[in-house]
Amino acid sequence: MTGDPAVRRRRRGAALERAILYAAVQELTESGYAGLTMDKVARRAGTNKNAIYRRWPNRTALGVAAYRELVSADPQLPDTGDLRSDALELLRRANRHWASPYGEILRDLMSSSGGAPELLAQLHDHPGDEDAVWLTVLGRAVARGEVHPEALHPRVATVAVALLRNEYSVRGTPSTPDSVIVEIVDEVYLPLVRHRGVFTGA
Amino acid sequence: MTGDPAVRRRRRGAALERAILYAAVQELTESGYAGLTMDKVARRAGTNKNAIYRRWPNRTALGVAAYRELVSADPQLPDTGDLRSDALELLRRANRHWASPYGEILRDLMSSSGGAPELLAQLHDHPGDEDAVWLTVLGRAVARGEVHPEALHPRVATVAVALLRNEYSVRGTPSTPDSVIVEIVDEVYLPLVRHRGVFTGA
DNA sequence: AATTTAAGGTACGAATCGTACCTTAATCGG
DNA sequence: CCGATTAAGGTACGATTCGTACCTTAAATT
Repeated sequence: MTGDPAVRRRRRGAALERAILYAAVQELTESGYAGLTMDKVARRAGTNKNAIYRRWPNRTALGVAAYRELVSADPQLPDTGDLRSDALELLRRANRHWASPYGEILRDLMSSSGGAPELLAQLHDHPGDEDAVWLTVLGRAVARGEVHPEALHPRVATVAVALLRNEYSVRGTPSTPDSVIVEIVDEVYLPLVRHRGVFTGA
Repeated sequence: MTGDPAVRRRRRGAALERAILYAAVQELTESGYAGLTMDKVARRAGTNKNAIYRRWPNRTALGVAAYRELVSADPQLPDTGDLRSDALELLRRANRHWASPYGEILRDLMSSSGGAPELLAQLHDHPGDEDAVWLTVLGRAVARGEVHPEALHPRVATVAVALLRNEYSVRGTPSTPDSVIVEIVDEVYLPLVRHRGVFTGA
């Protein structure tokens, strides 16, 4: 590595990995995924591409790792005592993320992953997007007696966030108005969860 | 253009455009979108890249045009007299498409479009994927008295196909088992449309 | 006939990924 | 301590193809 030999030691192992990841995060933040190049990351980290490729198989994998450093799921679930309020809050969180600069990075990474499930699975940990939080919120509504237990089904619990994803990934809208959020919750999600269990006769 | 000058005339206008498009269709079919290059299309069409760029702004646009030549929506809507059967048939059609080689081309084109709404909108004319057909099928159920008129809402009508799209574009699954199709229809779509209109009290 | 337009032909810059190879510092093991 | 091993640092480059530029020429238009 360049620099004053008397001062600079070679970084090895985890220290170098952190430096690379940090550089990638900075490049991703400043230039988006399109602007993220292996050359620039290596240069910024003060290393060379060999060290990067020794750790991440390709550019996409590095991009995904950097994105995950940037984004963390919100640790606090809404718990208002009312399912509609919880659902709206969760969906608004997801929407804020999709509509943000991070959302654009997310879309680019989804594209770059070439539909690889292992990679895509790593891209949905952002606020309001995890299947698990939707199950939790719906589970609480069941516990409150607000919804019948039969409504607690993974596909039912996640229908709202699936519809929101549809807006961004399939329709390519750069942002989704709050009216659509309210519509998804009031026209689809709530009718579905509230009426399941009432009767399911054919 | 090369060839016997006494025999070959320059193609102009629509004739050349058709030749280019035909060449692109063949390349897309044989090599997928990844294998589709402007050089190969030009060579195959017996022209050069200038002629292509005079008509299509970039590779993606040409890919989309070729894909649309390949794929046509099924003109016959299912009309079994039973909403569940119609919905299953429609969703199975869409699923067959997503799971086919055409589905892979579709995914690649969706990726390449970079989320541009105008391009993405051109990619969803395949069997069972158009919003309009789902509205039609649901409309017929309303007319038969199978479902209340209040259920006739665009977001409700399209929830099933949105969930299917989610499987392919967000989760990256290469194919979706029929059990998932049945689940989407029986656990989400039918409960939703059947119970909307029963009562919508808060 | 002169002008304009588009087709056909050729060439190339640019960009960056991923790989190969070499040198050298640092760690490991005997 | 010393030799062997490993990973870091450095350099170079092949490969690929997109998109653009420029030139010639056939065909259409004025």
